[in-house]
Amino acid sequence: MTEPLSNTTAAVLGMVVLGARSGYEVRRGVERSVRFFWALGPPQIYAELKRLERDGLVEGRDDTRGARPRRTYEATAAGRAALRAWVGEGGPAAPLELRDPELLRLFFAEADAAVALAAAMRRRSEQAVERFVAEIEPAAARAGHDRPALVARFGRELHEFIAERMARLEAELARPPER
Amino acid sequence: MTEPLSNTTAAVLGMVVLGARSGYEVRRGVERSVRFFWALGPPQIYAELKRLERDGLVEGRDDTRGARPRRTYEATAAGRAALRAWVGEGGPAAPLELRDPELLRLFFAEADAAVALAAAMRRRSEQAVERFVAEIEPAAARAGHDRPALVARFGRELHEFIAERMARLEAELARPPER
DNA sequence: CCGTGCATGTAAGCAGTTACATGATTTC
DNA sequence: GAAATCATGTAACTGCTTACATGCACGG
Repeated sequence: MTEPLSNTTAAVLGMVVLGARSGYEVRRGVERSVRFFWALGPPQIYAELKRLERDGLVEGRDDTRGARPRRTYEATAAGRAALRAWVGEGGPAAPLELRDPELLRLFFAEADAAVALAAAMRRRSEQAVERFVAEIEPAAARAGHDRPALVARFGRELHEFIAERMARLEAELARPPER
Repeated sequence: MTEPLSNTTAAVLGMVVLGARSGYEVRRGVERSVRFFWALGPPQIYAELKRLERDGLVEGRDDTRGARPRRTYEATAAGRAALRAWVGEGGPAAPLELRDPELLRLFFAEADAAVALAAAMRRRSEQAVERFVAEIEPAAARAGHDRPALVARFGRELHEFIAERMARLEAELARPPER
């Protein structure tokens, strides 16, 4: 109700709903999952937690240890409802945004530089696949429901596709220019 | 030389090297090509053009018509060299960044909301494919060399892949949960 | 001439990133 | 008990986006 959540706000709220308790846990959780299609820096996370608490979507409790301040959170019923509402918002699909310096380089590359760029992009995606298999998919499998696992699988498959595509491009570019 | 170019600077310089003459032409060019993996707003474009001129990488000429100010640009030899140097920079591949609100929704979706999200993502990529075929690939084909065309083809194929993957996901999610 | 769309550019504000600061906890 | 690593958070800067302002060209 009230205002619909922003995507960034929803991401933080979502992590709390899925079980993250401190800002730090949200941060770790983001790093092993959501980060691949919605990046968030620490300051954003802490700022959103404050706002969420102010709006009653999460409940905070002081949990200072010694001299180190620490605050833990738990989602409220209102918070869970707001997250569901955000997921269900209708409207046209927001655009997917891609941002890739290497693709930009390739766009402007002269013929002789292109193969190396394709190879670099292939290697990059191969490493991403490894990271999905080793870290992200296992973490997703431990989540409460199975949408995180589906999204993680999609991420891996996307990078597999890119790696394969770039390998093909390397081959095309390496072949002596036909005609 | 001096400092290596930032990606955004290089994008604008690159468009000028490829033939864009006014800020407006850069803007249009970006919209039909680079925008799909490196978005740029108007203020950035105009700001970069000023900086590029100050640094001697493009040469500007006043071309005011009546009361409307207008400035046209042309790449200098130093500019073309700087672009080549930027393309050839070694170092580890910069990461690909993806940012997608719908994928974020899917991640946090409860079971009943998931199919609709997958369908929305499929349609979105289908439309992107149409746009690539109708606008972006033809424009890329008219560029000076053929790397733009390769990148455009990759963009189309990427969205074809996503559309197909989401169609499959819809089918999986619609099937009554097995076991 | 008058409206509609194209061309050209700017102001202001928020979101996001980089980098750091510091205390607890484990390891050797 | 010193060093390394984990945990927790913040300050300061910058880039980008949203939204607008305005003039010219051309069809009717």
